[in-house]
Amino acid sequence: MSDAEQTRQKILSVAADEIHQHGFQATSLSTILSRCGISKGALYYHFTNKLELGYAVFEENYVPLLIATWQPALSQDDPIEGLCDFFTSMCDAMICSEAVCGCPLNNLCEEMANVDEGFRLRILSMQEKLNSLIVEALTRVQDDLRDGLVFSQVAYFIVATFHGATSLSKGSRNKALFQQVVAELCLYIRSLKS
Amino acid sequence: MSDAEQTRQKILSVAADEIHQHGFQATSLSTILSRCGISKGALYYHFTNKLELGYAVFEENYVPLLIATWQPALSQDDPIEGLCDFFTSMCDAMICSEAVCGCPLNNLCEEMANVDEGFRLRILSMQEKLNSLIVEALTRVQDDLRDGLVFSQVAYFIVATFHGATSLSKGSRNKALFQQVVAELCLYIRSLKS
DNA sequence: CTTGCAACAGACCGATTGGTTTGTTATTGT
DNA sequence: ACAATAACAAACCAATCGGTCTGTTGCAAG
Repeated sequence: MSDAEQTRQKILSVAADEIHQHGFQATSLSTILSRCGISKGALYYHFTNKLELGYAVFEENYVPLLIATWQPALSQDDPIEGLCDFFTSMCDAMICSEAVCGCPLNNLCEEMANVDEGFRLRILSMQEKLNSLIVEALTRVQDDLRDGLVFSQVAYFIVATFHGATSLSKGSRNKALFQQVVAELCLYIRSLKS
Repeated sequence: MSDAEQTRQKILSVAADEIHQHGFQATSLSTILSRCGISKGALYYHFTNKLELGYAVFEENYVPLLIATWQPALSQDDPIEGLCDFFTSMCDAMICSEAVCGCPLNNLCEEMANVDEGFRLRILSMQEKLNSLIVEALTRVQDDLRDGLVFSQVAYFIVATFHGATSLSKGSRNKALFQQVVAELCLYIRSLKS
């Protein structure tokens, strides 16, 4: 990797972390610069403005991360149990820099969907992608599931509840609440089986 | 109501709307001032700083609003059906100023829980209050419900899913998604009955 | 009639923001 | 050897932020 590409990646990863912790609008470019140990000239050489940097972080860091996070659970032989294991294990994985920062997708959705159209469309696209991944997994094992299920509806329900659980534990700083919601969510998911 | 109290209430209601639309940090005091048609001196006569204004909005506007929103549904003879009707009707009520702004509680939870301790504690308190309201309603009709239910866990699950649904529709600007999640949520809630 | 305070108005302030411009350095093709 | 360009450094800028300070106005008590 060239030196230039290396600094670009450094900027992206630091920005991704800052945005994850403080949100996009509250993220300061000067903080990113000092954490990277670079100057403003460097940043604006690689990115035209703050918004484009945000888009790049979303597309090049968050999207791959999210897919890499959900995909393995859904690819298991039994995606139902895969999801349950995944949710349960996410409880410990939600810590970033000693603080509960929640899901990057849900955070940006809450903060930026009504603020910037570029973000909204990217978030929407990711939500649909995530939904289709779940629908795909459910369809694959539909013979083991109850009749009459609307897979897309079930998928949105699962994601909504998961995001609601992360939000709840963010506000309370209480992982136990996350675990409770997840426990109930697993009961629901398993009830999908016939 | 005295003139002074009137301007105070005006500030509170405008601030509540601005915070609901743009979040606390992105809300500008000068915007509030111009919308109220008052000066900075007036605002700082009634509130010591922006944070205290935010707290006042939460306690004097959001908390009563939230309770007034949830209470009627839970006070019905059949709180299960009360909740279902409530969720279904909330789909249309979520619009503020032509935009989907979501639940004020969930919004502030996402934005401020990790930023300011004062907000976090107030949010936490409201979440617990909301949870206890639901638990209370479920307990009241527990004879009609399945055995083995953990009411507090169920209550947090319901709130989490509802907030997740609002978040989802915020990002997508698609009320249909909200309706889908709510439809599935109602299926879940009704399945609590024995 | 005047004194005093509640209830503001509005100029002002330092800090910080995202963004621009100019300058510098190392490398690379010619 | 020289010009050009990639890859930055760093000073600079206007705008905006939350917050303070000094006035001013109207009413109310003495």
